[in-house]
Amino acid sequence: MYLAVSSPAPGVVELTALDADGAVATRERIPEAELPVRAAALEAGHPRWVWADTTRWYPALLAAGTRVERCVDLRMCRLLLRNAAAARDTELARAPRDRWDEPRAVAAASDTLFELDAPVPDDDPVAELLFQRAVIAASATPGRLALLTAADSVGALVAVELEHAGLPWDAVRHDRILTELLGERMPGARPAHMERLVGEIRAALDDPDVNPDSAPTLLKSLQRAGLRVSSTSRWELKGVDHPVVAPLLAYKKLARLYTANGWAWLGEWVHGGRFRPVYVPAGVVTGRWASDGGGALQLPQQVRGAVVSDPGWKLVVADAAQLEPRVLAAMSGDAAMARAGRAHDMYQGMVDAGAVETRSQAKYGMLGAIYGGTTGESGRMRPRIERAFPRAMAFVEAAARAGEAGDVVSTWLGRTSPPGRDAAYDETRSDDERARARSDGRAWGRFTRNFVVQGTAAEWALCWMGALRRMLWELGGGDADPCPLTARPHLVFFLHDELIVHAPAGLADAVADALRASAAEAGRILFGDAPVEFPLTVAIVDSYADAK
DNA sequence: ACCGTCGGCGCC
DNA sequence: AAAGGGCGCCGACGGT
Repeated sequence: MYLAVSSPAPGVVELTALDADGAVATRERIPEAELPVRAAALEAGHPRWVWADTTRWYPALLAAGTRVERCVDLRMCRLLLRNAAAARDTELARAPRDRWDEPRAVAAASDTLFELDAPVPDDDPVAELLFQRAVIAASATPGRLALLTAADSVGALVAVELEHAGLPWDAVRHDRILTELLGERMPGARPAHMERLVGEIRAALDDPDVNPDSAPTLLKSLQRAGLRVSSTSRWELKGVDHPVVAPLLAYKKLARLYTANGWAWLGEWVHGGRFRPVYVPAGVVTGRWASDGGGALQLPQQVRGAVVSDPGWKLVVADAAQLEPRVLAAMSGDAAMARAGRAHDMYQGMVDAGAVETRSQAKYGMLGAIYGGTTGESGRMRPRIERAFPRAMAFVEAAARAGEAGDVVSTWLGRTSPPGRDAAYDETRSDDERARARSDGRAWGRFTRNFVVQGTAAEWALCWMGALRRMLWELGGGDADPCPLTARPHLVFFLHDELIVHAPAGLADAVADALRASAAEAGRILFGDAPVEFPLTVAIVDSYADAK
């Protein structure tokens, strides 16, 4: 049932099997070097592995060829339970913070001061597991919190598997893309096309020394040349008629590519035909993933042509269409919005329902509702969205008001927003301070408004991944087949509402079906029979660039 | 030399 | 056209 793993001393692993009631069935200690081999045999019994940190244990198991079906990541679960409003009346709320509340300690590799200290044995994972189970059972929403802890834990498994597999990356194609867009690499200087643009910028500004990478000096130079701008940002420059604008915007575009995903990035992050970024599951307050190195979640369109499947394999790229509006429709129980979502393109569905005239109005209107936009097109659409989808709007408005009042809000499964700052606004004295306090309050309201939708969308994505991961394993032969994870169809990329599976060409169609089936399953897991659909755009391609 | 912050921009 | 949510990363820059 449960199989807890910890390290009571360096090089030693303690394995504790629990039965369904949480009673200890067996306990033994083995050398850590033997764990990968033992794990393969233990996994045959389909235990739920229990460990402090998935990143501490799972990489070595995967490297040895053992894929794990399920786990509890105790530290992730402690964090979300500690913050959860639904667990406010449990023992956890009264318990002082302890080491389970601390972020995972990273190895202090070269720090001799710490090496002199006696190594600290792991805290007992069995006690913490039983504690967390009791907290969930005593909470206001045990079913939802149990689901959320399971979802976060499966996300932790997927993140390690993504890093293990890596995203197939063709360094030669990447180099070709860079050379075509940026020009030849120049030792000690910018690439050729960028250098040429710098020349044009300097000529247009009549300023032979200006460095377009330095915003302050560039701004002064622009103003000296007569441009009425208050920043050097793209959207402000776009509205100005001056010969410097075109080369400067072109330069900015190339400079971004050069510094963020240029040759230096390629050399640092792509090895052996794979891009291996570092994912941080639930690294964002809303429960979204973050990344820590490699910039996996900001991979620009320009370089996606370098993502290429292996010979005989395909990339199956799936994108959830208008995920956040659909999640909002489901959470708020807005039947009219759910009906608009019957269309594969929900925004077109809103046009067809007569809520707005154009697709673009629908899109900006919905984004405004979810983000709290008040100006521009999204602000203008607000009354019409409100009339067409009153329950959805009331739902996000309530979240915004809660934030403004200093209350916390929670996602569908119960992830809870951080507390707002003390709302001692009335005691502030000057008009300026009161105005700033009001503005801060509204900003926090926009945050809580978005939190409930973005966070629930992240939960949907976790359920999608979890269900898909199981289906992919079965497609690859299931437990009966001893072949490792990366010899089967397997996940290679995750981007909030988008997944990429690397699959043998002959299984690509089946993978596409699995992606759709798992999306439907995610909807059922979260929202039961609510009439909200989660359609995908799926493409079977050789290169990521061909997916859209 | 190092560190934190900021402007700017990539992604959703 | 717009400017409202969440991030990470880069170079520049101002502080120590």
